[in-house]
Amino acid sequence: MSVDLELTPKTKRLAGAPCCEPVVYPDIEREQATRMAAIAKALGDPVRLQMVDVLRKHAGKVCVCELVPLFDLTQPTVSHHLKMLREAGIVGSEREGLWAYYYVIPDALNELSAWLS
Amino acid sequence: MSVDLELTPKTKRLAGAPCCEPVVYPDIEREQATRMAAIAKALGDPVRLQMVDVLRKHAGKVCVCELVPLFDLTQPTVSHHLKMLREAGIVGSEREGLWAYYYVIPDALNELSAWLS
DNA sequence: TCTAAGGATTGACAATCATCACTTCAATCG
DNA sequence: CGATTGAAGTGATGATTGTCAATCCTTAGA
Repeated sequence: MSVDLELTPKTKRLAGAPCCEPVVYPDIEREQATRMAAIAKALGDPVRLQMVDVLRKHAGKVCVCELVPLFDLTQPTVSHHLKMLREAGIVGSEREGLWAYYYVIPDALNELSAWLS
Repeated sequence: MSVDLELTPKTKRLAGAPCCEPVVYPDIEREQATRMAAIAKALGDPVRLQMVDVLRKHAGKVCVCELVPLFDLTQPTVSHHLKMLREAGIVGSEREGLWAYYYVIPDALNELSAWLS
């Protein structure tokens, strides 16, 4: 990417002299980091990560009522986690009559995935 | 993986009948999910994600004193974030005289990276 | 030995989070 | 319509987090 910091090699130096060359940080990265960190944060809970895992393995939509018994949590708590995933843009939901179905948004994890590898 | 839940297709059903087939959750996944979620959680802050980014781009060790001016944070706060990354097993550190150098642990992100793609 | 510098630790504080019991809402069935 | 059901919303609460100021520790220069 556009960052290419000149890291000054450490050498013995005079007392009183500043430790390092000040390094400018490019704000461009910052936005990308914020985006990816938001995704990572949403995945930073075992329950939510498992939810995404289940949803991904099922390639279709999964009913909330099938998700709830998978976890040792109350329905409102499951709903809360799904909301966080929704707000992070990782999953989407659809209502169908009495039931709500969740599914993984295909490209939501791409940016983070690419950065990681 | 070993999970292959039988998701019962939703159909209209009698009132009073349970909504879904109960689904058993394999505990095997749980440990992996916990491990990966811990990594994701550590990356779930823009500052830490950028730190890892900088460290990765420099393939060698980077001095803390060079990291500090990159972020608009005090030195203790930077130290705190580095500690979290260390505890997550994402980075390691070495002391060399007065300076502390941090580096990314090569395979730390592999599991999460593989799961994401 | 005294002093300064890099870095970690501690304590404090506001903000966020995970969870639950309770409630509300919307849709379906009888 | 009235009752029921799946799911979301609402406090409330205890735990965790991000941040800073102040302190401590270790190493190195004078």
